[in-house]
Amino acid sequence: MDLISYLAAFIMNQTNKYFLSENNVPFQDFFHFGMSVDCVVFGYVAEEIKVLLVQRDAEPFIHSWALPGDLVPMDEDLGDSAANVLKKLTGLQNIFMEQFHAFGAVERHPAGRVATVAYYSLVKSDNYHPVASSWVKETQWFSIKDLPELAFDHKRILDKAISTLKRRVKYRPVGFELLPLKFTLLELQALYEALLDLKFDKPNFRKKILSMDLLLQLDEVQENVSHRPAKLFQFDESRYRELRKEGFAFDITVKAN
Amino acid sequence: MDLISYLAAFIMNQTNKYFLSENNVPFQDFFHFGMSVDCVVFGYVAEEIKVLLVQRDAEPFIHSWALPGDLVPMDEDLGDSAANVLKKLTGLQNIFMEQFHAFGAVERHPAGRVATVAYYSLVKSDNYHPVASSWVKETQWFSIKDLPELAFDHKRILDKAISTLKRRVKYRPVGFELLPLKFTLLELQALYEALLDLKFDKPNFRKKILSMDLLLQLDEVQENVSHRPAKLFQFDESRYRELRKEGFAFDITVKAN
DNA sequence: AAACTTAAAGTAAAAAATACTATAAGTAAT
DNA sequence: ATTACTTATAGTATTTTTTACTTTAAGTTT
Repeated sequence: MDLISYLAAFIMNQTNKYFLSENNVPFQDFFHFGMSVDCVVFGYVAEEIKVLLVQRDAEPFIHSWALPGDLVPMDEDLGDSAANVLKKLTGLQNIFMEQFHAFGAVERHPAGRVATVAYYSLVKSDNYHPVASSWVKETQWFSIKDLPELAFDHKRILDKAISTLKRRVKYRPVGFELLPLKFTLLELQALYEALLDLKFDKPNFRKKILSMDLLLQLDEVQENVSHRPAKLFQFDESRYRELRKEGFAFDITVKAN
Repeated sequence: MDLISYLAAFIMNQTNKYFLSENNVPFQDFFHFGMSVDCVVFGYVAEEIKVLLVQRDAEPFIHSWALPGDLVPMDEDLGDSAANVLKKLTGLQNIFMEQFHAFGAVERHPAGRVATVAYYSLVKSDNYHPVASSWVKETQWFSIKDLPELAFDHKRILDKAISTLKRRVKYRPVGFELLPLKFTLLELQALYEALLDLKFDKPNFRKKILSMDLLLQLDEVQENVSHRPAKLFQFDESRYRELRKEGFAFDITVKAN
């Protein structure tokens, strides 16, 4: 055993406050994980579901596309860290993020043992304009049907995010978060068709969604369209919260065409 | 700066392979997390939903009840670790576990920065008989309606597990994993009533579940009951997989009584 | 003014869910 | 053995919801 290893072991043992584990591994030997957070930000542009990716300008995987994410500082809560990282790398803030899975394979990060916790969020993409900063060279929205190679195990993370989204979208009114504040019923239908990869009957979709009593009909109509303009609607968040208390379960399922 | 601190810093820097972060924090300074896994094992005994807890026989929180869980060794995958920990502490093995949430508040563990990934599973409790070992003094099934004080933030973790279970049970046929292999329709109904805190109409529940074509009727009936014995059924796993491919969505919702 | 496009309302038929009632098949008590 | 009792299981009429369409409305473009 060389001097440096010896000293390292000595120092570790000084901080070994509580107990030794089963096989006499010093307690501190469990404390060499890095933690990271990765953010899957979904948007909806031109009738397609998009995801926000960043191009790395640092090793490892320099120049590769990746999910916005980074190591978590030792003094930061996990959820806070997700918001901070997204802001640092892309400038986006005030975005509601929901955790969906942790990934912790031993070899998933080349620089050491890093477990990552992944978050997803849905944004109205015309309200948010990402700008690359920190170690990010560029940001870009990619269609989830046409993705580049991704760094680390980010392909797996993104796949899990997509399947989670597709499952949840059926039973929670999350779709509205992707649309602009004011939308037509046909836009809503097109979004759900893109999300679920299905086609619905127009009159029936319309009837179903209106019967839920979740939409506020505005005194406005579409403009600059070359046909009869459609009425504009808005999602009624407070009404939804009320209905939920009464046991209402959102369900968008209509038989596909 | 004393000698030990100096040497510690020197050693850390030797392992600083890749880069320095934004604010010149050495890379290795991000690598002092501990990771743990915690298991929420649900069972169903005497018409009640139960959870398996262990009594700690080690600091911190010695003598407290807790979820079975422990620190993850540096060379073990997260999912493997959950299975190994459960086996080490309670002897239970070959249990399907599903991750549901990671918890990473800065102060959640008194011995250092520990993020935990929580898993839940549903077991046929008469097939599994937990036995305390390692630092566990005792194991016990507790009704989720009558829980003791729990160590760490395990109350929060368990609450999250319960709400996740109650949500999922409506749309996935997970309930069957709690029942014995062979069960009557009334037992199934009682289970769902316990899970969802509702009462269903017997003939209608029966009709609904049978119309799904997910149950295999056996050539057996109940024994040792002092009334007309009910037929026994079995969940048809392979049939469920087939139906899912065709887009079938399990939904147990029947109007409550 | 006619042709065209999409919006939106309506409607008949089918299917599913609900609220019951009736009957069957066993055990236990008389 | 008969009767009472318990739970299982089948059945059914009514209501509600979903589906597959058709019709009408309201605008734009030629």
